[in-house]
Amino acid sequence: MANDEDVVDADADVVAGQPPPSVRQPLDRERIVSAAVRFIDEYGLPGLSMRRLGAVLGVEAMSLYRYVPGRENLLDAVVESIIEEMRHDDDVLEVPRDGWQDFLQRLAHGVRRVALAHPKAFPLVASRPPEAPWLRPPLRSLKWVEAFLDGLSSEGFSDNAAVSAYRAFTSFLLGHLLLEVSSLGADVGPLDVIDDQEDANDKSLSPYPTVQRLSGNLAEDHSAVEFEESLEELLNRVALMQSESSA
Amino acid sequence: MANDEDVVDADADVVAGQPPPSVRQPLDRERIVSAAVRFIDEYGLPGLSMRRLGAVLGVEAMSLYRYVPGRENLLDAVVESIIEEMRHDDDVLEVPRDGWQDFLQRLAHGVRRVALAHPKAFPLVASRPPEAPWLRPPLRSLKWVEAFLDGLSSEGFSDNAAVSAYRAFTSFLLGHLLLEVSSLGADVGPLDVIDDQEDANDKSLSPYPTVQRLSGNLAEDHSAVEFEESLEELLNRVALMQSESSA
DNA sequence: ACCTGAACACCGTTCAAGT
DNA sequence: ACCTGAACACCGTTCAAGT
Repeated sequence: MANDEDVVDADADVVAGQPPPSVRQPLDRERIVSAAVRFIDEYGLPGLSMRRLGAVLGVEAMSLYRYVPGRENLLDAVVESIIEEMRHDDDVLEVPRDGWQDFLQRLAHGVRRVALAHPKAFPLVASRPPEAPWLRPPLRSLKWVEAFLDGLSSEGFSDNAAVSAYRAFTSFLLGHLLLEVSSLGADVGPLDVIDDQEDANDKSLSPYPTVQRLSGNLAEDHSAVEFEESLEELLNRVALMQSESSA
Repeated sequence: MANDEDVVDADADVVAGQPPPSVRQPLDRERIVSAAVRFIDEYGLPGLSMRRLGAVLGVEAMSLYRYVPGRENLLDAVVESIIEEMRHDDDVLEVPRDGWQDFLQRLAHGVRRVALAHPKAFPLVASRPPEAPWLRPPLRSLKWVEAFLDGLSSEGFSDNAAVSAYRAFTSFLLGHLLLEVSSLGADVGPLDVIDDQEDANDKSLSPYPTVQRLSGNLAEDHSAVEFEESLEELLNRVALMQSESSA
């Protein structure tokens, strides 16, 4: 029997949902990248393949290679595109206005909003191989690194103080946001089974009495307040860096 | 210091090319997992396939499925195995001896040693989907979470203080170690091309004058001292948590 | 100018069959 | 009891060919 067609149909339905647009604009890099971001947001990173991404755009996979050198490059573009979203966030300043503390507060919250808007894509921001030592995740965009360093410089930070602040700021954001986002069910694909965790947990926890006793506390979500408090702490440390270097 | 070497010396010389060992022991889960760890250490995560891992062990890929349910499960086992290495680190205590500060200091340094021993595998520890909200990376092992919480409890921490300390400790470690390890060239596979970064950087940096001016400072590696200082800061914060909760 | 068919060299995974 | 051959449904990527 000729039953080879069910595969194609099923895929197209699940993944695309939309039929190819009736009028096909020529396809360009930006459209591909933003389709990739939406795909990851919806189906998770493991589900993203060149072939499926092509299908979403109403095109064969091979067409993408005219605009994107390959999958790795596409993922780098996804990372940069996500961070660049902050450009349209009016609460984030490109240059300090009410002091560096306000400037860094806004930047930190902007990155956090981006992370929470793309929980399935954010681990990518964190773990892609770095192109240069000055592009520390999650601030993986020269534009924002420049804004950070220039901003602090203009506020009177010495070179060393600005760089130290940059290091402390990025590792603070990375740790907090990666954990916050991963608790939202980060990396998993769409096809994951719901296992019988009820039984499994109760059983496997008995050798770990303290974890068991504290499991209620551990399950509570305090990420928002913890973020604010840790950010406050960080700004205090940064203030010390500044005064040390000017002393 | 105690990282590789002690695992298996019997056979399985590094990668393929070797004929199957003349006497073939039956293959077991632990041998597979530790071969996977060594493979990632050497060739990077992207290079690891079931087929290649089989080849390393002198066996076809299909044989692995008798001992490991699949690739995902294998990666989880890799993560746990890496963290479990701390059990053989004599500088890490399972229970506080000279106070909780010493206890946490030793634990933090233990995790850092593990991360630096496996720079290519550590991003996996950071970004695998969490199995439970209480298993926060990078402490992805119930044994160590139990040790942490029980240790602080026994030192007089309230439940809430112990859990808060756990949260702060993990996000501190995650941020610092992921960045430290990624600056060692984390995620990349073995086949990567050496691009012409000399030209590329000098050219593309001109729109970013502050980055360019500070590129010298940015390239300096202060990760060790920064780790120590931030850890000290963290312990101060934890001390506050403790005293607040007992007040 | 833009897209595709067909092909290549890989994947993970299953299962009946070999020893 | 342990391993494998063959097969299936996928991958990323190239390139000559179609429109």
